[in-house]
Formats: sequence, C-alpha cells, structure tokens
Amino acid sequence: MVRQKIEIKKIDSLSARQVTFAKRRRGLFKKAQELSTLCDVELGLIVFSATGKLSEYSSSSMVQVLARHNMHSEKNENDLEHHHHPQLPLQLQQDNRCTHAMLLKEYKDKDRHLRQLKGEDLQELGMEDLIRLEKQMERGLSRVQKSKDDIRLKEMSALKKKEATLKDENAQMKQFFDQMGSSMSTQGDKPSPDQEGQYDDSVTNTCNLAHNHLPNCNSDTFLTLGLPFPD
Amino acid sequence: MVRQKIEIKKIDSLSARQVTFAKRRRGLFKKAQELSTLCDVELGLIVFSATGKLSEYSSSSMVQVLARHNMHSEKNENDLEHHHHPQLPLQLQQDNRCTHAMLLKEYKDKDRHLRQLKGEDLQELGMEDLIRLEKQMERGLSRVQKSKDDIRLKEMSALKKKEATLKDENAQMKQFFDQMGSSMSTQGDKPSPDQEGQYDDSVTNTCNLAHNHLPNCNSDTFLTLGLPFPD
DNA sequence: AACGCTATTATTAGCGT
DNA sequence: TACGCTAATAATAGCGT
Repeated sequence: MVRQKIEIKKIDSLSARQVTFAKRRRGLFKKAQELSTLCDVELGLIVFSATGKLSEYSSSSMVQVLARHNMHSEKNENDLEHHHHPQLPLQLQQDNRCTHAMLLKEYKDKDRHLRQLKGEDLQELGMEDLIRLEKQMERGLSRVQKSKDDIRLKEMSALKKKEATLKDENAQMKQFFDQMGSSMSTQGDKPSPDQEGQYDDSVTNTCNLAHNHLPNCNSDTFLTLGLPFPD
Repeated sequence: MVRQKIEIKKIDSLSARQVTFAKRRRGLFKKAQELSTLCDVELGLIVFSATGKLSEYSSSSMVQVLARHNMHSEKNENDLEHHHHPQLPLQLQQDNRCTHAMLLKEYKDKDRHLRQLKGEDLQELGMEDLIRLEKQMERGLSRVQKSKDDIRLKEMSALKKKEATLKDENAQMKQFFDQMGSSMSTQGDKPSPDQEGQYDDSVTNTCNLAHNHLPNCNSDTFLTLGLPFPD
C-alpha cells in the first residue's frame, strides 16, 4: 500500500496476483487461527489456489467442522421441506446419484441468473439481454414497492381503526366523567359499575389518576396515551 | 490495541470475547472476500459461534467448495488407503450424502431468492426484508444500466472513430475531385489510379453516382450514406 | 448488547535484490 | 521466482455512550 489503496477487483497481472495471493492467504489463515484461539470457536477455512491446490485450516479438524456444518444444513433442509415449496420439480425430489448432476446444473443456471439480477457477471451480456434484464428488474422492483405499500396501508388502516376505537372510548369516558362531575356537585360520588367494564385497565387507571373532572380532555390527548408510537 | 498488543490466547471475559468475536469475524469475512476477489480463487469459510450459530462465506457457493473439497479428500483418501489408514470412509460417504441435501437446500434458497427478485412470493416477507430486497434490486438495476451505458459508449466511440475516418476520406476525395474539376476545365479527365485504391467500394461508388463535380459536398452527407444506423 | 471513536498494532503493495 | 523492506493503509483493543 505504499502508493495508494487498491480497489478490490481481480488483479490483472498474473505474477502480482500470485504474490498477493500468497501474502493474503497467509494473513487470512493467521487471522482465522487467532479468531479460533481468542474466542474459542470452531471454524474451518478452505482455499483453492488458482492452480487448484487445496489449502485448509480448521480449529479442530476439517472433518468435524464439515460434519457440524452438514448437521446445520440438514436441519434447515428439513425446515424448508416442511414449510415451503412442496411442488418443486419432481426430478429433484427423486433420489440421489442420477439427479445429482442435473441438480447441480440447474443450480448453476439459477445461480447465474441470480447473480445477473444482482448486477454481477454482466459483461458477458449483449444489449438485448441487458434490456430484457432491466425490464425484469423494473417489474420486480415495482412489485416489491407495491408489497411495501400494501403493508404500509394495512398498518395505516389498523392504526385508523385503533384510533377510532380509542376516540369512541374517550368520548364515552368523557361523557361518564361529566355525568359523575355533575352528580358529585349535586349528590354522591359512585360511578355505575356496568359502564366501567368497557375500558381496559391502563386507560382507566391513567385517567383516574390524572383527572377528576377532566380539564381540557380532548381525544388527541387520550390517543397519545393509548398509542405508544414505536418510532 | 490501544493499550498493548494482546497475546493470542482465549479471552477470559465472556463479554469481551463476544465483542472481539463479532469484530474479528467481520474482519475475517472481509479478508476472505477480498482474497477471493483480488486473486480470483475459490474459497469457503465456516464459523460456528460460541452459541452454536453458523455463519459462512464462500466465493462461489458453499456446495461447490465442499464438493471440490470432497474430491480432494477422496483423492488423498485413496492415497491414504494405500498407506494403511482405513478409518475415514464412513465420514466421507456421509459427506457425499449430505452434500446432496445441502445442494438441494441451496438450490431452493436460490430459487426462492430468484423468485423474490422477480417480484414473486413477496407476501411472506416483512417490511425489513422488502426494503433489503428493494435496495438490492436498485443496486442491480443501476449496474445493468451502467453496463448498457458502457456498451452505448463503446458503440459511440466506434462510431466517432468511423466518422473521423470517413471525414478524412471525404476530405481527400473532395480535394481529388476539385483537382479533377479544375484539370477537366483546362485539360484531360483521368484520375490517378493509385489514389483511388484508398477508398472502399461503397463510398466510391456512391460518390461517383451522385456527384460529378460535388455540389454541397459536406462530410455529414457522406457519413449518412456510409453508415446505415440500425435504430 | 450494540455502536462509535481513536491510538495503536497488524497487514500488505510496490519495490529492490 | 521467491524473499526482504518500508511506507502506507487496514484492523482493532479498550473505552465511552
């Protein structure tokens, strides 16, 4: 880094790439080793050099790490099997060895398409492909935005409903306290128990503590008390 | 490292260990990512946190990395088999079986993600997921648009180059015809054959048919004739 | 528990040999 | 090709919030 910071993209020069690979791989293995020691965690690191040579580090043993990793994978696999798409291509459900290659192929196709939708690996595409991709992405984007809007709308309507309910309750309560106030000034102080049942505890308590004859009792104040806006 | 360099041994304090784990894991993943990008190598990193949570990075896909790793292992395994180490085959068989399950899982994951990027199956997503998805799509979209721009720019510069060439040719031709015109009015009508060899047929023919002494011969006219714009 | 800060250490890009 | 070297960037330990 004598001259300047480098940008993270494939190094053009083969020799420079090899040198950097050797240096950074050493650094990476060291960091992995330090992490596993310092934090006492299990970890595995597999690196294939450009020439295909394998080098690996693992805190315990690679077999152990991979076994554990496979357990996790299987767990997720079972969950997915249960909750999600039971209707995938039948071929994929069928057993093992013969479908493995096909599965891998389909997997790679999907992977490529996915990367393209994420804006990677575009250099191999021509203008027509790019335009088709762009259209597809715009469609997807607008659908996502529509979904967002839908959720927001649902949230809004829930809030509106809650607001209406609270306004209602507040109005009733105001009426009740007004009655109580006027009857207090002329006779006793007992509220009728059958009306009290309509209000939930928190609102009732808050109001009982705060006001005895409701000065400035408008519904917004009550709405604020009843609705703890999360943001 | 404000106070001093730390020694590489298990950190005693649980909370400090967790913090360091989070920080260093981020660093390690970043380094792994940089290495795979800079040096264009395949690499996989598997980390189990102290609480058993799995986190992984792989340059391509974990399945591919593990499959490749299994191949290497099997090769070595055969060598070892020869050298009297008969105690690993079970694990590896299990690995292969699990790799298939994992492949299926990753396939499904990719498939789901792909459909989401195409704007399908959005109903199961929450607002956070949608926002993340939207960001991703916007990034992808802008990259696709950048690729389009790049192609257009390349096309433009090719066109500009061609334009310059044609302008040059036209200028030379005009000069030639001017000379011919003036020599016709004073003497003969033969062009010198060695200059004619510089022009390609279409341009030469067009000009010969259209003009005999070049009225209004500006280079744009010639450019239009020489360049059939496709759009 | 998760973030931001910053003084320090750690890593490494570009050379030289 | 592989190994130092060193200036410069990158990571991060220990705090504070």
